[in-house]
Amino acid sequence: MLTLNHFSELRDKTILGLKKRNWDDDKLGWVDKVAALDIERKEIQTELDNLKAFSNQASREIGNFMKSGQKGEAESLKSQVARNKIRISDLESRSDANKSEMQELLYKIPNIPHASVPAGKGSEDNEVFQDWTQPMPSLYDGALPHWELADKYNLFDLKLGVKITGAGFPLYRGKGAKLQRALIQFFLDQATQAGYEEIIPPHLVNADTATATGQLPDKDGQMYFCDLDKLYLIPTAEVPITNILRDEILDEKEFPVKFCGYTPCFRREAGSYGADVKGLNRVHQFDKVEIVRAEHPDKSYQALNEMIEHVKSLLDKLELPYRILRLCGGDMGFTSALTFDFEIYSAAQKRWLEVSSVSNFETYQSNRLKLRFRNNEGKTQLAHTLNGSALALARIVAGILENHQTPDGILIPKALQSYTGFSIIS
RNA sequence: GGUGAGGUGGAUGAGUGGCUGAAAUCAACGGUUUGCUAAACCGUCGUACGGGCUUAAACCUGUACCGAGGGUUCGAAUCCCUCCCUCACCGCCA
Repeated sequence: MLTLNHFSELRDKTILGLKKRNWDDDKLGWVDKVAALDIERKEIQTELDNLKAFSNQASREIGNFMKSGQKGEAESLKSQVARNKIRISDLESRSDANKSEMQELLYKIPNIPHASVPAGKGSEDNEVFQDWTQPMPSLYDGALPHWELADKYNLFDLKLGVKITGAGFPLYRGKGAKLQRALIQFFLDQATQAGYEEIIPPHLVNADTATATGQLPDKDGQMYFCDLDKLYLIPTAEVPITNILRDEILDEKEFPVKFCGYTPCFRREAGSYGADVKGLNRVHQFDKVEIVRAEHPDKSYQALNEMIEHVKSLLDKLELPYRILRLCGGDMGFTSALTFDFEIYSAAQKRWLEVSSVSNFETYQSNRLKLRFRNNEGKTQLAHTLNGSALALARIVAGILENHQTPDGILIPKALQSYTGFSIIS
């Protein structure tokens, strides 16, 4: 949620930012609508506060009159307060209408892209921020995509997932399961070594939590929902972990706040189709280690760079070819100011697969979270939040299987061997 | 799931209709004292949103908030209703 100064002092910047997200004039009108609502809000509050002040004062006087037995004075004041009350309830309903209209608009307005974000409509306009310059893995004739490798080596079984649950719920088995567990352990160890505190959060969250990180109302329908208990299955560990900080006022000295956590992620992926959903490319349940940070606004872009370096080091250690994209305005997430996507190259599928997304939300998320810190002047100020996948498992598994396959079997990257306990899947 | 007790500021905890945005203690912060530490003493010590003054801050002032929402009343932390949560015991159980 954008702070209100985005609609007054920062109005022009806001308009430019939204244009980068390809907003038309119609929707851009919301910006001035919010500004107008804000002015109205202040007017209503000033008037309402004055009316209430009168009532409060009068009530005190009535008390005094009652004590001193001045019944007549008390009664006449009471009737004044009663008249006042009508005006108050009138204004209050105006105030409620104003608030809900404001909130509805604010929920519909995404974050303002960082200056470096390129303009563009969709994924084809993303900027290659760092390309893969080394040679691509050359596979032998007869190299297979990961879903065929899975059958060959008995690593995961999509049909069993369908039988037990439905499409998009893979079942891992044997060395496939062990590889999965090894990766989780490896990623957590790497994050912990980089100073992130490990968290095991709940996997179901309430509506307040889902709202605070921006999944609701924007992504309602993309989350699995337990109707009986009104709880949502988390689409990412970002949701419960970032909410640790909801309604907190940190001391400036507490920065940087660095959390990491492994969770399964549940996504309905309503509307997805086609080649994207083949094998592990797009599933409803996958495992992910997430890193989350809260930072001083002056340091958040430095933190973003550190997170990028961290993800790079993971992919290097897994010996996977990757590139980094700077997402364009049209492809960026709703709440993000700047996002870098990591894609690994799948040699067998001959395509790039997204495995990580690292973002700075600036104050967009903390405004809804009410995550503040006390600055050196003793004032409360919104913190910046960031998060990134480090890393998302299913597609990493796909990449390892495909890129490291040889006629003799699938070679496990050295860094992972102490976690898997085997060096080849054959 | 049943029964009972309860939810007050960073913590403990007082407060059953107006003098309470909230006692007291502790913690924290600033200061005095001190060779250092400790102790003692003095002071500060919620958040949000308005208004005034101002370049701004400071400052002054108003409103709201005592789990959440609603109600009664001139007036609610205090009374009533609904919901949520916590604790204890019982039941069930991985």
